[in-house]
Amino acid sequence: MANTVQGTQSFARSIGLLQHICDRASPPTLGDLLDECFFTRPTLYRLLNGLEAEGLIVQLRDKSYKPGPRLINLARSALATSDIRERARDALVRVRDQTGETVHLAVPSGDGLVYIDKIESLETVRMNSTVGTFVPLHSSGVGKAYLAALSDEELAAILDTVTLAPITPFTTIDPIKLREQITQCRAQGFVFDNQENETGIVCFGAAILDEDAKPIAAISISVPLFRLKKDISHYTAALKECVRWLSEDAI
Amino acid sequence: MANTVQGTQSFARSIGLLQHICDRASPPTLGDLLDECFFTRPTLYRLLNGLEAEGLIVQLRDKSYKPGPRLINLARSALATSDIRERARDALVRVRDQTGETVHLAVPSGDGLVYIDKIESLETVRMNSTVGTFVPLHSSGVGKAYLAALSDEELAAILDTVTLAPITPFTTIDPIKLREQITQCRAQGFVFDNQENETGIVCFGAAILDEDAKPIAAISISVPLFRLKKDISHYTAALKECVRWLSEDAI
DNA sequence: GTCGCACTGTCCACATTATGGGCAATTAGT
DNA sequence: ACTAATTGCCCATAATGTGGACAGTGCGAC
Repeated sequence: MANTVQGTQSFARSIGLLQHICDRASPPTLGDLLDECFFTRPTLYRLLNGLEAEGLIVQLRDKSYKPGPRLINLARSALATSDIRERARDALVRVRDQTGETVHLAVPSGDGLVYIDKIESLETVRMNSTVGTFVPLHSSGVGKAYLAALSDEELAAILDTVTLAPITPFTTIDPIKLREQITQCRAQGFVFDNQENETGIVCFGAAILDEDAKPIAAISISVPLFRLKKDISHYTAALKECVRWLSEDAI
Repeated sequence: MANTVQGTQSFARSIGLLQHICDRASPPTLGDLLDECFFTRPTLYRLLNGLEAEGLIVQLRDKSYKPGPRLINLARSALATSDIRERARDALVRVRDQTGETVHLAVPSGDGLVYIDKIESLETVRMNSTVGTFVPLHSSGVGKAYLAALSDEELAAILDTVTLAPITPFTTIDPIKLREQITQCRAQGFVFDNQENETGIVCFGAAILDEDAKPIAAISISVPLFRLKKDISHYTAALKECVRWLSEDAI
């Protein structure tokens, strides 16, 4: 919101509106959007027409709007050109096979991360998350792993701007505690997410670094609490080996 | 291009640029884009900054631009809110099981269609290679099926504006022949795509209609030529049953 | 049937916003 | 270190997006 690039106001408005429509549980109508967004009627109307003309949204019979299929087409390109996804695939499958649990790959996007790949657990009870899901920095294994891999300055800068919204009752909303967790995680080489993003699910996370030791992605192993093994090195060993391997062969 | 909605010029430019970047085989640099698009340097620079600020593109170390992860997040919403995808899933699996071949579901987007689901034998279904692919109207099973389900006026209007680009040596590029094919297809209840979109692959397609008998989606069965059964009713019977079932229970 | 209400869709003068010529800063190559 | 090619950035200009006010449309109540 604050980061206003000069000369792109209307574009930012349109994308903000698109995001809002995508985030809605049910397709909003023009009236809904008038209440929820701070646009005047003609402006909103024009923005919607622009989005619709581009196929980014489609208008349903009842005049409500929902995300359009062109987004799926654009996303395909994004997935296809993600070299980290390609490179990590085999290693992620290996981690899944070693641990038997679901493995996620995420990359930073905005003030959080987006899952760009998922290797499913072979067990019958699984998580119901999907590729494309946005997760906050403070309440997910991949998020905290990403934070822990940043420099102190970068970390401080982000923690100052981000609000720690409670996602579950377990979510860390105290910046001090979060910082403690991150410090601890740096020492042990992985992060632990204790049901902070989804009740009943714990995660182990670690970041993938580029040649400058900057995080470019993060992976996590998600385990249903009831199935969690006592010896967590079962998970963390596989995780650490994976990120070491992927970080080393960074171009 | 032609359909210019008033008051959205800069937005249309930005999306056009984004599409161009997504369509590129390799991430373009600012110089590349200056040659390929008709923007002045400052304009292009500003548009790129706007796209990057929104996370729709990311700038690589060598200053080139590629599609960003936010597109994947937006696409997830598009897939999640696609009721036809949800509704068709079971029926598509049935067709796959009956024929043993890959089944696609596509919806119209711009002057073509986009695959929004794919059922393949013994493959985990996720947002992978072909979901999100754009296919032209004239050179694909789903495209011709969609055309065949339109009224004569709508069909004529579209055939006047669309250029029949040759995708393979088999692609129908003669409007007269295409119209003949469509007429024939209407009579028999399905369309046949003889390697027109991919050499070595033939498709059988049919459209899914809403309560007003207007096409809202199309499905196709893709068969490698070498494996094609002599008795094509093996495919077309399953296909026709599927679309009849899906068209009937339209809300 | 027709009245009233709430909604979607549109016009047009205004000024805010995007535009692009030109130039500075940065990187790559010899 | 010097040149060449690239990226990055002002700022005057006018073209573009903005929003107040109003017209059209569909739907339910009485």
